[in-house]
Amino acid sequence: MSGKSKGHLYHHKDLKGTLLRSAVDELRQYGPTQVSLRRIAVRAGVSHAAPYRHFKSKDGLLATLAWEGQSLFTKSLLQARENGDPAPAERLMRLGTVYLEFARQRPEMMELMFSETGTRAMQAHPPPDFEESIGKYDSFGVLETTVRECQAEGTLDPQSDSGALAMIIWSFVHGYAVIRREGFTASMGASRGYSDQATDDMVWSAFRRLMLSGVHRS
Amino acid sequence: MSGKSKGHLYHHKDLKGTLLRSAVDELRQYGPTQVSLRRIAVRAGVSHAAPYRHFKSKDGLLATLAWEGQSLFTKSLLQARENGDPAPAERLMRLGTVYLEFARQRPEMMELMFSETGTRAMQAHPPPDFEESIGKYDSFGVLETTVRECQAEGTLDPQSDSGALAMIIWSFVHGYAVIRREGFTASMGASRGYSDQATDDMVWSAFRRLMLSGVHRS
DNA sequence: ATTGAATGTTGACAGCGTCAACATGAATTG
DNA sequence: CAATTCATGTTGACGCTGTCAACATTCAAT
Repeated sequence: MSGKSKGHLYHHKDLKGTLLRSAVDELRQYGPTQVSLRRIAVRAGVSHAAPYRHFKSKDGLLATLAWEGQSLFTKSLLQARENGDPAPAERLMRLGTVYLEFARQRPEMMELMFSETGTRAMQAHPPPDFEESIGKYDSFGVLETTVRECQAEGTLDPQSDSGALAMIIWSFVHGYAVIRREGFTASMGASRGYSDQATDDMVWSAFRRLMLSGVHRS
Repeated sequence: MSGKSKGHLYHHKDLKGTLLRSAVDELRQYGPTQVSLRRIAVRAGVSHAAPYRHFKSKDGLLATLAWEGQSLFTKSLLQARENGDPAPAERLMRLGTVYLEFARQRPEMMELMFSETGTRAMQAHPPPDFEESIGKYDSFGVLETTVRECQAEGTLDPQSDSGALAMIIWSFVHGYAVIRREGFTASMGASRGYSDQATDDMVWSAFRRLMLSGVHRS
């Protein structure tokens, strides 16, 4: 096989998938705001307008990718939850682990999913099966369920609203991710020497202590 | 005075300021990712290339605006802190109030300052007086100082690292702001009925309880 | 074999950020 | 006061972008 012969220029075998994969590369290289649809097409080896046979627009393509990420993320969370059916507190920890793992292995996906670009695209282009199977994309729901289980067990403060607690965790995790992404330079005192692995551990353990401490109170 | 006569086309009195003000309008209307420099120029009543006499690039203009926001925000925080020299815990509460107020009164500024677009622009174009007066832009530093005071007083857990606690608060606040901005639709269960004033209060008070509860532990 | 739909290409359009060349007006000279 | 210089505006161009219409090619069904 001396180099895959180009063959038929028309009817690329799986252009849709190829385009999505090219988009991932593009995202990794340029980030959500600087993505170029034409470059994605070039990457996939097709002409600049070819994507329009498979996606309604650039935003449509990005939305497809972002929703795919949400689905994958949710699936990972659910999977971690039910593996060996551990205690609620342990489940909660596992969700955190899954988040970190996902962010490490697919940083561009994560960034897209929670970027302004990504969230706007998703709102404008919901997936076709959104109505019938919302659970498939409801990563927050998984967290909230687990929080409720922890409250029942007594690991988390039962007096607090489960939704509120889940939002606090969710907010913290994503807010911290943003901070980390920025390299912590922008506003909050650049040269303080933060922002390495040790800091992550410190912040994370402090947050853990905080969440759990609520139980023993009043 | 029958309509302000256009007068001298050249040598606009304060074009730089006018452009920045136009940029705010543009931001309010289109958001950080969709801002157009040419439209900003049109808004200001000048030709499309005029901004380049006052800013190095589009990013430069946005960076100027974002840094101005940081400075204003930091100033507000400092001001709230020292008004009447209240107890540390009260100071911390006031910082929260200032944040909410700032976000309410200048949403487009806030969004720019913490958007991907804004933070990148800021990193690429630091303000001229950044070296000599970092404190002017160090809003996070204000928070951390206050946290340390609270720890000394016993309002916050003295055993935790002050930087870690500050980051937790910071992360939560900004993460929650992002969630609110999205309308809470994207991934986390759209139709759950959250995301109104009542939710804000609930989440905020739960977070408060959490932070303060750490003190009485162990 | 012919037709029709699916899927690719090409060329065009307006809008974008940016830069070079030019115009104008105000301040600084003699 | 006249000439010059410089800051600051305009105009036109460039290559890039997303998008669409028109055309080409291949596959599937009649």
